Amino acid sequence: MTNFDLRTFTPYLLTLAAEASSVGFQKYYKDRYGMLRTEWRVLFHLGQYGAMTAKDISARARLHKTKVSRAVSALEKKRYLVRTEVEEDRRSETLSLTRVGGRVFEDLKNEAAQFDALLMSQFSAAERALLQKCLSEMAGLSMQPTEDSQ
Amino acid sequence: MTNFDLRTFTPYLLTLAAEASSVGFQKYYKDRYGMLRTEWRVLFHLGQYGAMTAKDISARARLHKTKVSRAVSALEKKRYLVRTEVEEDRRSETLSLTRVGGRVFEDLKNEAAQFDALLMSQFSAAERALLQKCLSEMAGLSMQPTEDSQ
DNA sequence: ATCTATTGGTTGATTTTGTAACTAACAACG
DNA sequence: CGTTGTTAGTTACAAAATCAACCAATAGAT
Repeated sequence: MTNFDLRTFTPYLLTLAAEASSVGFQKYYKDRYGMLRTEWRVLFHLGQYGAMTAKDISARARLHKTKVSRAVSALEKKRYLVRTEVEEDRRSETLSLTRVGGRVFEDLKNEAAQFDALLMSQFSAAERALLQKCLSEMAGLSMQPTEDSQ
Repeated sequence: MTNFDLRTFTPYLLTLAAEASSVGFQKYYKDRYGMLRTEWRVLFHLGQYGAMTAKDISARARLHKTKVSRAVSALEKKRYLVRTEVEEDRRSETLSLTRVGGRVFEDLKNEAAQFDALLMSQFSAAERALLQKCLSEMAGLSMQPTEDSQ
């Protein structure tokens, strides 16, 4: 007979908030560039942190390697990124954005920034700071990224 | 040239936090009762707010009607709920939990409460309150639920 | 009434995800 | 060197989510 209210159950609330807040931005990369969520994540990681291997992306973006593999293929087909062989280890390739990919990233980045600003405008600076801190902690971003996520 | 950091992009942060926080609880209803996320949501809504139609669940739980339809079928097959005809409108049926369904709900509810307590134990009461308020607002739970969601 | 539009719900086809098995390259040990 | 164990990444197949089309009941208009 626990005192429990679904509307205060954090994982549920987080899921709803994530879904609600993602819809708007999703429209952008989907309608404008025909991208999937995983593709967007890979693109953003390459755009923000520079060229890296699929494994690196997997660890940083917390995406399973199969998701990364497929997202990379899709982005490659769209000519947003290229693969270059890694000298020391011929199993993996370094992934880097093309000029076009970079432009797409810039566009989406601007969009994201605007979108986020609007989304957070309803909250005070203190609220925003706290929100970010709590979410980062729950997302486990304060810790080392886990190897085989999601 | 926007000043933008992926790690402060709220929809992204929310998604990561939602995923990370859901994994633990998911294991519970999945391993123990072979339920899907949608089934869990439907079960919880019936358990918390009592018998209602699929349409009601769709609106309250913010699940698309096809998801609800399939979740209801699955829960019915597991004998967790039954359908009873609605007098005034023979298109829809009132859904209500069986005794077994009720027991499963109670079990999961307790688990959820414990899980949530543990999850939030890292935050102060003030933080928890603020977090809940902000998330509710972003989830749109302060507004009327939209008709055809997700 | 009858014709049309809408609504509650289900079903089927397509797309996306998840899981496991696989290939090729490397590493470590005898 | 082989032989065995890992690792990076891909691919194939099953599970699930999405989307459109569908059916039957109701509501609304004429």
